[in-house]
Amino acid sequence: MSHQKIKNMEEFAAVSGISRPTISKYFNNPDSVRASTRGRIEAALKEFNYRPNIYAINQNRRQTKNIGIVVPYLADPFFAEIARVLERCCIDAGFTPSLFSSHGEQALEMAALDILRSIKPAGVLLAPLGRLSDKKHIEQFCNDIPTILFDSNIEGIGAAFVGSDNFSFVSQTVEYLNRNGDVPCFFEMKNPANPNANKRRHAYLEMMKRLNLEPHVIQIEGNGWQFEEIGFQGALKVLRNHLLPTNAVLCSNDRLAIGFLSACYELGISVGGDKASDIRVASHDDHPYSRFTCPSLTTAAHDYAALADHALGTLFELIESDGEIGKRQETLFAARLIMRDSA
Amino acid sequence: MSHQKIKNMEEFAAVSGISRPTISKYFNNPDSVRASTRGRIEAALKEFNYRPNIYAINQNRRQTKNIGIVVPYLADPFFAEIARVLERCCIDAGFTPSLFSSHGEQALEMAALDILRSIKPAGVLLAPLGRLSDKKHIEQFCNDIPTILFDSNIEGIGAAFVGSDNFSFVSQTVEYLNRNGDVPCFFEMKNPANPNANKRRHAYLEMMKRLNLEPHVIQIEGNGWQFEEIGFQGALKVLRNHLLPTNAVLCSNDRLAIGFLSACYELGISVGGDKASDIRVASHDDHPYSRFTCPSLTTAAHDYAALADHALGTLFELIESDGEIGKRQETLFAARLIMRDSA
DNA sequence: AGAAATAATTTACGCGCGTAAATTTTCTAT
DNA sequence: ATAGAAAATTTACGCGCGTAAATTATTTCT
Repeated sequence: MSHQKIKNMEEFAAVSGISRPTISKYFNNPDSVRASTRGRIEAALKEFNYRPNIYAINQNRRQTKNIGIVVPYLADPFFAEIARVLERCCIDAGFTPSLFSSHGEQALEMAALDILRSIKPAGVLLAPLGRLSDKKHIEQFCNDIPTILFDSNIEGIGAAFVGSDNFSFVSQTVEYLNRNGDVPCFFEMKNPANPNANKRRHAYLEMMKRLNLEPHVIQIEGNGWQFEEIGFQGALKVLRNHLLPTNAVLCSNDRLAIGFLSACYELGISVGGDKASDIRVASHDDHPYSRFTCPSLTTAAHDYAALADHALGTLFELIESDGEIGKRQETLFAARLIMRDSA
Repeated sequence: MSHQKIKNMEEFAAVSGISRPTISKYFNNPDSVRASTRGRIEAALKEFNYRPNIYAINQNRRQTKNIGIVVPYLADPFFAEIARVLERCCIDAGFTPSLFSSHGEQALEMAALDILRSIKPAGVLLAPLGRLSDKKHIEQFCNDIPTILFDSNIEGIGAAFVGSDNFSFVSQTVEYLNRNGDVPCFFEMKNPANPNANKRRHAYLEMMKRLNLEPHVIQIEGNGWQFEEIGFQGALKVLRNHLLPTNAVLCSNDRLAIGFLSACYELGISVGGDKASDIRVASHDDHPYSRFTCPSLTTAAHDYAALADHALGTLFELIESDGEIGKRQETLFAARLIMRDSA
């Protein structure tokens, strides 16, 4: 085990019998030194357990090996899950991820970007708040640091965007609901924080047009990121006042749907795809809990892995090409319909 | 706005007309310089938008201003919420939090600690995985870096522990269930990851003894952190085979309860505190979604704010006293019973 | 006003490492 | 064995800042 305490690379070079520049080279890229020296270094490393000072490294390197990840609301399991996948990919690629949550607040999103700036990351994956974002601030950030937006797009900002094909999500759920029963109406927040919500509404309207059906959009009040509560209160109001034009409801996202189902239960309204039930409910995102709602929720699932893969792949390209990636690309991933009991 | 690009503190000293050591002093503590000079510095700061290089700072300072936060599973909204509160407190105290999730894996917990080591944080708040933790590894870490454990205790490791008074949680729910109906049986995982689970079982047994009632512990199979799924499958098996000795169920935690309720729904078993319902279900943690289960879940709530406050308060003491805090203290916070519809 | 206390400046060194250039050693291929 | 290529070593400088000591300027107080 560890004999003495190694203070710096100089000392480690001494005890390992290798020159400091070679040690430095090794830590930059183990494959850049001869196999025999690599072996000697790693043997000494085992014995003395030395790790280079990360602050000294990053002060002198042109580029750090840090990657920033910013999500709008980490207490939302959807973002927790995507963050998990992204972190893993970063580590596997030899980078060090730093995770930040904006917690739904503009000030915190800006604070996260400021901290990231000071960390001088090689690149950043940013899922903006959306409507609440300070777009100027984000744009400035993107000008200085290679950044890829994900989940929530801001036109023209960032080197690329990777997100969901909202039309794919909505078209499948609308088609499914329509095929198996009543014409679906669309349940959403009046002032959604996230631009995907607007895209989903448009997709709904477009699909209804294509199917030659009359669209019904129900917009409920509420602000912030407590979507379940907002969906719950909104649903209570809609259901109590019999404002539902049809017996099929398509929620903009699963968290609203969780609230909606809770309200149905409270009011004794039965939900399900079978004939005996009062209404059918479907939604989008395949939220981790959508399997366990009562009844389980029919929804459209994201391809987390594909999204993470592509976002990080693009970011690595961007980093390696030193910011010259050409035209800003927008990549959208299709949904997978998950049929469960609620519709 | 910014005239030229300031490269370092030297240049900033030049343009602001103040010597570099004084500037350095200012950034270390703005109150340590005369009000007039502070004014001049801040004026120049506004004009030139200079920020000191964080890597150079941390290389030379004895202590960084970083605080590490490690949670076992960030996709669990309970930990996401506590992390949110902790992050906020750190920022308010002038520290920079770094958030890590072990994602339920020992290897990742160790990796997080290794990265934290390289960041040389002033202190760390660690919620260990529990059973899956490498206790030796954690102990070594705690020896080198001021660390306070929270949520999940490991005897004797870390400078202090801050967590929940599991007896307070369980005694209230047991008492409530017993008062309003059938004797409660205890529903839990056979091999829980978290030591709180064991404490809760013991608290249940102790309470039943005090009330002079016969205890019933139902232990279900399952590993990992997919508690809802584990609870769901376990409940299906228990309910289908009529293994429930009484009509009142106390789940070890809300995530298991979410699965349990989902299974009840699927099997057409009605849950609720009213006479008409088949069984009553209660649980612990006041999970963010426990309001929206069907029916809403009666549970025992944590005091997030108190826990975060006390944990960080203790950590700051520890940091300021340079690790000399005296005897290892364990602080437990009581629960607040939340009565809803499930029992 | 002058003495004492406080604050800012000047000067200088060190932190731990990246990195470049010149040189020497080791390996590979003929 | 020997030339040529590849890798390692030696030497040296710089990164941006913390910090200490000695000096000078400014403020505060009697």
